[in-house]
Amino acid sequence: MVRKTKEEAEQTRKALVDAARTVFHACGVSRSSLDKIARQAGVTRGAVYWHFQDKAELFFAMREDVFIPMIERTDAFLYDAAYRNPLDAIAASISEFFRVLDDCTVVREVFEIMISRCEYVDEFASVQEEVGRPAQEFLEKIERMYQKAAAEGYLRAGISPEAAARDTWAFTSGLLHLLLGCRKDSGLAAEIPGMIATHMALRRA
Amino acid sequence: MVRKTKEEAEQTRKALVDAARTVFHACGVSRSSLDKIARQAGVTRGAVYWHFQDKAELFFAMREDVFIPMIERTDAFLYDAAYRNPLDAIAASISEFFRVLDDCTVVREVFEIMISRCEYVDEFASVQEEVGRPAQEFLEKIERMYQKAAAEGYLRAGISPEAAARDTWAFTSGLLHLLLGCRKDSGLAAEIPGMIATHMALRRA
DNA sequence: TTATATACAAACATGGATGTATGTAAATTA
DNA sequence: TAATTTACATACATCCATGTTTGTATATAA
Repeated sequence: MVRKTKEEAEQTRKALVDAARTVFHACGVSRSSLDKIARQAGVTRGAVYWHFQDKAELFFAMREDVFIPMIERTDAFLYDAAYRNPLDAIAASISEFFRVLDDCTVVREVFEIMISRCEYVDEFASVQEEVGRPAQEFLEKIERMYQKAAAEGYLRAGISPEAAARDTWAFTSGLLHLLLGCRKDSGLAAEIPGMIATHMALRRA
Repeated sequence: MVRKTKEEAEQTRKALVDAARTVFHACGVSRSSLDKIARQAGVTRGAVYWHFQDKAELFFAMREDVFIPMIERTDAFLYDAAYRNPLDAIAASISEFFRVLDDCTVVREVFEIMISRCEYVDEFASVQEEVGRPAQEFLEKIERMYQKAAAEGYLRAGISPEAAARDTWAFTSGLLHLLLGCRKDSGLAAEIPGMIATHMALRRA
């Protein structure tokens, strides 16, 4: 069997993205040869070069598959009208982020690859910007939420919405890196809900 | 000139570590061939293999050169008896960390390499643990300081020393990654002192 | 039904990186 | 001062990854 139907071809493409994730995670991006990835997917390099221009394009495909849905999911909580108090929405959004990270292997692998198995130089330097943008947007989103919280009297006196947002921004980023950066981290994952609660409690009126 | 005096040899070693840092920072660790590094240092690969077993050993040497002094410097502030309030010592220690990071190019380059230009797999998987340990120790140190602060009535009511420590831990880690992770970060560096002050103010009694 | 484009596999060519082995002139040591 | 290390430079052998080219059976279009 050489020529495949369109569906089968699309299936091959997905198998390649899956294989790339697995191999990237096990070997690191630079040591993941296209041959390794192709074998993992049960095809040859020919298939890789047919569907993607090079390793970088495969990487980008893998990344987008989980990044965009992740942002949509967390945003849904952030903007959920069910939360009267914007601080609750912020807490829920962050909690959801780490919940998905905890019980979705695919997502966790992609984040682990991006945090500790990829070198951000040359073709991949742009990835850093693509990661930096959502982070910056997250800051702006929660800043607006904190402003709303302040206007409605939910925010503790003495702290500005901007300052609160930046503190939460750093907190979230740090939590992500501490969680995924060091393997076998003595059960940090279990502490996360409590840490988020504590963090938010500090800024409640 | 072939055979060098002991001093000159030690100078060559240092030149190699410096060159490694420069090349690692520019090309990423995996794309930094030992030939590139040797040329940058003005020698050949022969010198590299004389002084180091392989690239990993070079990497470790580069890292230790800045890591140990950094910990000593920040610890000095943390344990400085001049601070009556332990919260001030914590703030000073963190401030010092980012101050050094800001005006010492060598230190900043090493941290940037470790954060975004190295893949933590195989030989480098251990690096992750070596980085994780100081982070864990930092958590324990500030936890003790927060306990002291609580005992002396400096800590805001309603937050436990453990929870305060973990929040500060995540904050510091996040700040580091946000600062070094995304290049041209619209002057985040300038905001850091204010962010630290805000962060600490949230937990003062 | 035939022609053509598709979805790969297989073969080819190239270059770069690693590790090791060997050479060697000067610094040290005896 | 002769013998021996030292601190490299140079040469060699091997492997692996990449990109490209060619081949080909089959799905699809005309």
